[in-house]
Amino acid sequence: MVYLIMDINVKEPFNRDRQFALKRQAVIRAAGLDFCKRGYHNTSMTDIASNLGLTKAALYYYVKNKDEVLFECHQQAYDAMDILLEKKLVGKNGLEQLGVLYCDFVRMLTASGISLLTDVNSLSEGNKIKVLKRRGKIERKIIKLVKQGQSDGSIREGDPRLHVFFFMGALNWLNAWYDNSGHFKGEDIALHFATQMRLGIAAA
Amino acid sequence: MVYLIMDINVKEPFNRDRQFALKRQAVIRAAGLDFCKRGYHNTSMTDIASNLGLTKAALYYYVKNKDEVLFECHQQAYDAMDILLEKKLVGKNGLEQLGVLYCDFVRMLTASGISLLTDVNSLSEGNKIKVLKRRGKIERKIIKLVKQGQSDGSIREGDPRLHVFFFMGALNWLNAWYDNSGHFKGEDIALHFATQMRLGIAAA
DNA sequence: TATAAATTTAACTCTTGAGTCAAATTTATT
DNA sequence: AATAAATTTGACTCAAGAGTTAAATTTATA
Repeated sequence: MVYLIMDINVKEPFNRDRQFALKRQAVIRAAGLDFCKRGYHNTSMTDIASNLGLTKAALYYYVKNKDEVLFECHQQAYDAMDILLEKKLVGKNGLEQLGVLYCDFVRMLTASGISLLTDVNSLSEGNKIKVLKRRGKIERKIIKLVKQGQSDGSIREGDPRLHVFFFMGALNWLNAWYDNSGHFKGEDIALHFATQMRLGIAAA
Repeated sequence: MVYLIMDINVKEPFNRDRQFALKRQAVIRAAGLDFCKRGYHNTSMTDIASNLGLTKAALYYYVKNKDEVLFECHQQAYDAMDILLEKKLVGKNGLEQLGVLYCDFVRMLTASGISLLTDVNSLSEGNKIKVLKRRGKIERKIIKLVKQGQSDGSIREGDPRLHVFFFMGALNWLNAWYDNSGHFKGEDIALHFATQMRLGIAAA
């Protein structure tokens, strides 16, 4: 059972399309949590619906098919990451920028209910390509940051891609074990992980 | 298409049971690679069989069902990890021991054809419990090593579990992107990752 | 060459879950 | 109160893939 946050407390006049879009996003976020917890193929559309307190038919009122749901889950995550990537930090070296970014990533993943799904192979061919392209774009931006840090002397030498693959693994693995109601608080993980990430690549 | 290494070059007299067991292990390792590449649910038993140059019927000559295959994949990985965990390194501090272990883990995963699968939720309830228990045992041993390092002053303070979750993420993520015939050589990754892991938790 | 093991062929059963649909009903907006 | 949107009900189709089987055939061992 998931409670959806809707237009409550919003002064503006009702906008049906907006209302619809909001609920749709909420539906997809909830589905993302299900996929994360049990896996895409172990979660039926009926499961998703009933976790939302809905019927399968009602679920299909918001989405075209299951593939679209998985695709939109990925989009949500990458949208959120893109926003964090845009934050320009002037006067900071590569390592510092990366540290802030990484911390923000963990905060976002633990707080927003957005999941960073790894099951790309379950997507239809077309959507898979789109998702991999987008992931690649983000990855390249992060690699660029690492290179920048190597130029300004804040990050030690070594293949920048391997630097990145290493700490992005921690991020992907996070979704597998992190539990909202568990022992670890999101903010603590964010600080801890950012530190460990920084120390792993910092110049001597 | 996967080529199986069998009893070739073995002098000892033929042992049918042994031969059978060897092929069975090879079959499971190959299935593990398939699961890793395309995901458990996106790989049919027919796929596995035909990648081995076999028929579905022949595959079922070696395994009981698909659940057993996935379970045995996990077992293979944990068997290999257990062996590496047994290696006793006298005269080394916690950090050094962990560094060697981690390096060995990466070597094993890139060289042996054994995959560290993450799809635990697709297992039957009984096998899932067994796998999680075993994973927990291994995790606890690694956490113990970290604590030891904190006691002997080689590893910095901080929640040992978070220390471990971080760098074990890199290990799990490895299987998602590593490609035998790709640009990165297993040994290079092993050295790089072990260094990054060590620096992330080393005492100042 | 005799024998047992390994594998093929090809057809079959069963279950699960995605996706559809139309008519009825409830809920919210104006 | 009138209207349109949101949701339910319940039954339905369809495809994919797991797992089975028995008889025939190939392959290796001794």
